[in-house]
Amino acid sequence: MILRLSTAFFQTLREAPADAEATSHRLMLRAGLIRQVAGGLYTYLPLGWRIIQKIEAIVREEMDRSGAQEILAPILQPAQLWEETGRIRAYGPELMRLEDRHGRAFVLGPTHEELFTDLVRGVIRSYRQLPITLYQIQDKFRDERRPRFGLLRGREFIMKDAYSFDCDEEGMAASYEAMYQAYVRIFARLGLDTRAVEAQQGAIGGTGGSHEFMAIAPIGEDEIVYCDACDYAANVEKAQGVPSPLPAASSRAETVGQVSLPGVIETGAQAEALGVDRAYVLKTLLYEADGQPIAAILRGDHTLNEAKLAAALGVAEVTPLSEERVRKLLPKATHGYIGPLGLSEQGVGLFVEPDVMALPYAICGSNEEGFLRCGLRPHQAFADARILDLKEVYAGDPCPSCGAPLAAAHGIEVGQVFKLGTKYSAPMGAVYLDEAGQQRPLYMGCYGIGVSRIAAAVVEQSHDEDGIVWPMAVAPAHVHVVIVDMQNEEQRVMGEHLAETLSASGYEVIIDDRQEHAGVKFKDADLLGIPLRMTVGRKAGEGIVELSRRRDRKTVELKVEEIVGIVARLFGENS
RNA sequence: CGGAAUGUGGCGCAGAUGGUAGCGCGCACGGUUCGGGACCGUGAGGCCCCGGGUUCAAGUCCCGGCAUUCCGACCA
Repeated sequence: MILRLSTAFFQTLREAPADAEATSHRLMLRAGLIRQVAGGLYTYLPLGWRIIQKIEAIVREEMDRSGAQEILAPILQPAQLWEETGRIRAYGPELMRLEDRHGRAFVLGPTHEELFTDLVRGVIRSYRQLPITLYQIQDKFRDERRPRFGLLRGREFIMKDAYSFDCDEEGMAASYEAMYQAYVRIFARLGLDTRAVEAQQGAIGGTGGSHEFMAIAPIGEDEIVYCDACDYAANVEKAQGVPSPLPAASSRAETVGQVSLPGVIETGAQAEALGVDRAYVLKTLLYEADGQPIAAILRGDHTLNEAKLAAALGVAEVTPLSEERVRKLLPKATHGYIGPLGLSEQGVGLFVEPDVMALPYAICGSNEEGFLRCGLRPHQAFADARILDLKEVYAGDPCPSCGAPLAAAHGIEVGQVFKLGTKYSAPMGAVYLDEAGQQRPLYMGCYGIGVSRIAAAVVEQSHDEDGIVWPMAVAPAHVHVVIVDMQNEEQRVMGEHLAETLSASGYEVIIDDRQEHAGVKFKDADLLGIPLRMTVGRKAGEGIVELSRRRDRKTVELKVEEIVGIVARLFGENS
């Protein structure tokens, strides 16, 4: 393959558009790989599309190797399928909905569990046909509340999604393991620094367990904690809290009664004013889950993790209770003085963090402006409440599996695998007959990889001040031949010859045959980040070209005849 | 969804008190250059986001939309 820049649909930008913030977004725009169409929507230009295809090829190879079979389903799906599982409501506002001319409801698939389950239930009859794993690589739609960071969070994006179907839990676990291993191979081949972490099941659901594959990068929107002493690693949305030590209390917290503390709203300030440890001042957070008011109760020194609360309740998300509803519920309370007492009588579900139950007594809001209540006995007050691990886990907290301090990092979620169990097969009636002739629901798993996001994640992990540094595996080409002076016949001929030779040997070549100054060509080459650059310049007459490696700028002069051998060697090193 | 900022040639920006739009880069043509974003000259290119309004006159002031971006959406 030879791509000529003189005729390519290709343009670099000297300056990135002012509203591009993320490094990968800026560099991909500047390098002429993508163009924005609207918020969260991008067109992949020829070189950008090559990158996507490289990623897809690796994903496809490893999927096929694992035994999965590729299909292609429609993006547009009848909403009715989503009614069957109830996800039409549960998925929330991120689901793109639309109607056809007859007023029939459709959705643009953000994921395809229903579609694939529907497909398989129409085909699979017997355990003899199982197990089976199907996948596709296709556009997905999510009506993001805030698309951002270029390809990292778009409204339309490319995803590989796979679904496994097994007879039972053990089969499902084996399919899951096979996919997990395929993912490990995929991210290794892509050259991404990735870490698998325990994850929340979220809107996809299921109960069997889930792992996310996180590309480590500061811009990552997910926070993970991991243990260097053992192999524990989890998204903070999932990270298990361990009991915190009990700080020394004061009699102030123990003595039953009201205390007036007007204008002190925050638990830290309240604790200080009362001379007690902050742990003893409870925070009562009012939320709404599926329209129902609920209260989360934590120690003052702890932070609520909303994702844990939502997961425990089995809803997609929880939102803070609106001010109007709070006023209706607790007319006399204001900001800072909300407490748990009397809430359950009003139908508010109470969810209490275990560390709260460990407190012998505590201080909480009185539900009346300006007053706190002291001497609350959690084990009595919350006798009927649900006890839930709700607190945020931070770097330095003890590892739940070995106790060593946890480390934290930001990650870009590039893949996730789920054990779904019968979450979709049961409501949708996807069943098979076992050896005994018994009808049983299929056990499913689902497995996603964010193909377009990976391109951006690679750039986030691999760039310098001059531009992108593509790993060989996903680079839009292997070698970038720069003809320094197009007026010079010798250089032109040699450049063309080189490109032909390399291409004939199976390498993908970009040749810069534009009528541009050397400086422009070098700058563009750096920006574009092809792993190997071959410069045909003033020594062309002596049969010498210059080979330089983008990654470390290491440069050597070579005789033309040596080129193919050297490239082969460097290619083997996965430059 | 809440808050904020910004919308002026392809990109980056400037356009005090309202007076009919400019700079740099890019683009086209000519010439000189030719190994790290060259130089000189000439030129093309703008519904100033959209819709109302005020005014003799609106890029500029007022109202309403739309779009893009950023921050937030744990201390109730």
